[in-house]
Amino acid sequence: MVQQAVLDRVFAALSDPTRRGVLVRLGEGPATVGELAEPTGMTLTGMKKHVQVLEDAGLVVTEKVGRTRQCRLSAAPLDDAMAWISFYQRLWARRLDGLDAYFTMCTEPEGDKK
Amino acid sequence: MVQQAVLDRVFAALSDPTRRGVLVRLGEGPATVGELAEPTGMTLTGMKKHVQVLEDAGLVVTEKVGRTRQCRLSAAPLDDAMAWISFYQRLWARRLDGLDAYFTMCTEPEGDKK
DNA sequence: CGCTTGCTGAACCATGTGGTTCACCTTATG
DNA sequence: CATAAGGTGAACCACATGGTTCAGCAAGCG
Repeated sequence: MVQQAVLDRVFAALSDPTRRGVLVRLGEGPATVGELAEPTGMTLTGMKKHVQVLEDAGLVVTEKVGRTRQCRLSAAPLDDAMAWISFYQRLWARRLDGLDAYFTMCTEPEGDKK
Repeated sequence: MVQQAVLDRVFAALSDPTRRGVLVRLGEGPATVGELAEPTGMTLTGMKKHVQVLEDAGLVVTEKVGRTRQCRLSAAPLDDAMAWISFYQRLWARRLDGLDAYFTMCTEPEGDKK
């Protein structure tokens, strides 16, 4: 079983659009902190913090190269996050089918599903 | 495409172990705020806030029943979170295969994979 | 060597988060 | 009606977050 703290950090890391953007960008290949900061208009220091969060979550690994710091993806923890969601999603699927039917039946006869 | 703000809220909601616990518990069936609070030793007010966060994320729906508030799952937004992860995960899979090989080859000849 | 470039750390600030207590409102129940 | 039970809102607290500026420090470059 995956440790709770890992899920905490991974989900928290994913909850910020800037950080999701960084992940997407790193998907195209490694980048330096400066390269990551530039398109966001953010300061280096600001981006550094985001990278730190991602690194703490295990989603990126970094390496000092000369005076730059190369960042690249390490998507393994995403498997954990994915596993959590899909495990419960599957578990709930039946329940929800049943409950949806039950509740729509006993609260109001209006079909409000998208 | 799913809106960023939705992903923000869903991932943020999932980043707290108490809230993941609530989701798991609600998977077994609807519960009142009090029933959710009891096993955590938390105050009603505290749990109410967590439920609010989950509701804002669209992960639960609540309904006032008498003097209690019934909470139940609404797992649809999980699909969005899942979709985001799995989309990029698949996109990155090849890259990472390639990059892993590349980097392990050109940084150090040590296999540091768990 | 001396200057520039890229990153880093410390300090700071505003805002959000996770939790509490207390007062109150509503709904059951005797 | 009186009282208890469940939930809600406001106020408060400590601490985390997302961002900045400013002062460095290490690596390249002329």
